[in-house]
Amino acid sequence: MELEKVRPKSGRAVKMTDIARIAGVSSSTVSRALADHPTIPEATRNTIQALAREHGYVVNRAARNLRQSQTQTIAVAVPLGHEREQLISDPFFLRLFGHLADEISQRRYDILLVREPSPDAHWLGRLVQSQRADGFIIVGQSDQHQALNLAARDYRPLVVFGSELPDQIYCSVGSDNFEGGRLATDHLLRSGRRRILFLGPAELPQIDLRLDGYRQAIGDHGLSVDESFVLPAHFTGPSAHDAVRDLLARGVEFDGIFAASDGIALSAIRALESAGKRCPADVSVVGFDDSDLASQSHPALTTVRQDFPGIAATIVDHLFRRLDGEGTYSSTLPVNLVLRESAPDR
Amino acid sequence: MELEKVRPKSGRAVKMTDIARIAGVSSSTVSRALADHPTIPEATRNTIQALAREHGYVVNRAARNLRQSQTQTIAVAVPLGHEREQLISDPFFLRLFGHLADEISQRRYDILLVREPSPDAHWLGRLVQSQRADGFIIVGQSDQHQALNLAARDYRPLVVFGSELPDQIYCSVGSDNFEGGRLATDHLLRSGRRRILFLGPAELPQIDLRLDGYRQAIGDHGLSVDESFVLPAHFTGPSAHDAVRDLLARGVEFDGIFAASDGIALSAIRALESAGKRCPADVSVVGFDDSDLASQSHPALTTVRQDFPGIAATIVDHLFRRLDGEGTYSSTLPVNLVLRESAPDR
DNA sequence: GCGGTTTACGCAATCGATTGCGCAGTTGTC
DNA sequence: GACAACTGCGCAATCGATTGCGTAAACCGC
Repeated sequence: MELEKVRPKSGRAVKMTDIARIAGVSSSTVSRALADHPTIPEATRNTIQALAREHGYVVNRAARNLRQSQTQTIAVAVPLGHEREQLISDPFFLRLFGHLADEISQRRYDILLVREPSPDAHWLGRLVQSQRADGFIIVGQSDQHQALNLAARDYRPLVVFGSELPDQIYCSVGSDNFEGGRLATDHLLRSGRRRILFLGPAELPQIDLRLDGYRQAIGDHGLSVDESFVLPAHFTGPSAHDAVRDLLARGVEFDGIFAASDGIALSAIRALESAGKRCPADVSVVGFDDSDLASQSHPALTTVRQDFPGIAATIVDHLFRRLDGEGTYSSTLPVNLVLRESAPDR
Repeated sequence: MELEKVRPKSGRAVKMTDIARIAGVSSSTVSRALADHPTIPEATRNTIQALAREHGYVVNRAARNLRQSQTQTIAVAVPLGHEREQLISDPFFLRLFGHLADEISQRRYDILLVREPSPDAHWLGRLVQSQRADGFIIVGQSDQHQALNLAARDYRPLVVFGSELPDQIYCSVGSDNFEGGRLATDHLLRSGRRRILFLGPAELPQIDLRLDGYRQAIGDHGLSVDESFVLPAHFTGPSAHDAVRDLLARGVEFDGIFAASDGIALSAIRALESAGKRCPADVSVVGFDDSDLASQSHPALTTVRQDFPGIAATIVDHLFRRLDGEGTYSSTLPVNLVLRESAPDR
């Protein structure tokens, strides 16, 4: 009964001119009254607002967006460059996305999630041009470095989740991946481990930095890196498990693993256990992220914690500063090592 | 250098009339050429499309949305009725959202995430009227039943994640919560447990159905429900932990717990352990959802698995059928019990 | 070579709200 | 009482693409 007003019998949606007619004013006045424009006296404003509420009138956002060239919407864009699978339901992405969404919606903006299945050099330019959002957050720096640089040349409200890379001109926010890798490896070394594997997709910029930190720590301890201990592994799928299994089958000796994610770490531990090795008795393992799994798994995972809420808050803060016309520099946020059972202190 | 074309020196975005002028045709022709309209001969079409590509032209979506009254966008809306916290970063919601987003983006639609911080009876009507999306998925049936019914009276492309309730006129999709509760409780009873707690927020419709299943199973075994064993607990926070702790402190005896979520189950297990009880030796525990945590926790959680990909696929399928003008009935998807350590078979 | 059909494309209205400018009418000042 | 300033509000242009209708040119058959 109440809703009848929202969609009158005609089936036609109530629009601004309808309210104007009923109120006996022009649509300009209605527009200004609803926007709390000060040139409309309070009495008129209240009357019109009451009328609009009563008739269930809501501003047509498509029309407003067109006229104002802005949308009160922030887009989170995901290029699916090398990952052919469905990236959106990936837990890591979702965790970051959740915090981003919280931050954005607190600022009363809506969130548009856009997935680009076939990114080329111009996908971001196209997206930006389409006027679907006022600002953009890109998750998936990976192989998009050039496309990002291209788009950032003349488009400002754009922030990228990722590492700061040498020749980048866009604004990025991410964890201190180098220090994370260094911390993790240093911890393993200090606890007496000497033959430490690196497991992860080093072709991704953020992961490559973790690998750099791994190398640094090993060097700092006066050791040298055995390149055959640097193993490629994907975040999902069996590659990490298989890599460890194969190594054990070949009789290679090692006593520590630094994995580029908690998921990879858990896969590795499972591979160790099926080969009869114990973690941490025989092999200590350190993960990365401090995902929900890390504290619940068995053994609980020693891991490098990324500050997701902080990262999301920083990304969104930078983005809104850029919307206000400010410039912002890339940020690198600190990480810290969370000690649990899989790589105890000693 | 390439991107110069995307935003010409003037700073003004390329628009359709620009392409039209360059191509020596009218904007109508450009519009139709880009839309692969058959009345435009292939040669002209190709020329115009090439020109558009070369100049980095992209259709302004705000203008198109206004003219066509459609947006190629599905909104996922979250009313934050009783939960004052930030619901979006909640893992349960994100998991469902991820699968929804995968399904929607596969259909080449964008996803708009809208959070309504202060839902009243008309929030959905307002949202629908605002023309920001072509269809709506509502997550958070909880205390919104009346608002949903109100909106569904005359708005069709709307699907709700939740249970089928007695007087509902909207289309909902959800798990068979009743059967889940029955299965979980029946399993505990069959394995010899007799004094079984229910832990969960029974004020939510979906949870209340799980409680009904719990009662049914107990009745089926010829026992009667001890109402003091039905305990309120929230999904987050310490309420589940505290409830179990208090019960143990009062010396109440029990040997089984059916928790309305995996998170609640894990809280309960932690409370048991800090009181010196063992799970499953002293108390068997069954959770709900089969979240990522369930298989990794220690002890691994016996739980009722909800088919998230299936739920998401069904929701989106129903929604698109409704967009095509079809009617759809509410769906209830099967659940199944996953046996792990926290409540073994015997 | 002529009527009729088809082809190719342009004109102008339209979607619905926003906003610069300007006009009445009122108030204020000396 | 004359002129200026201000108040309250409407006119009409505008945002940029889409689309129904119309028309000129090309084409066809006989």
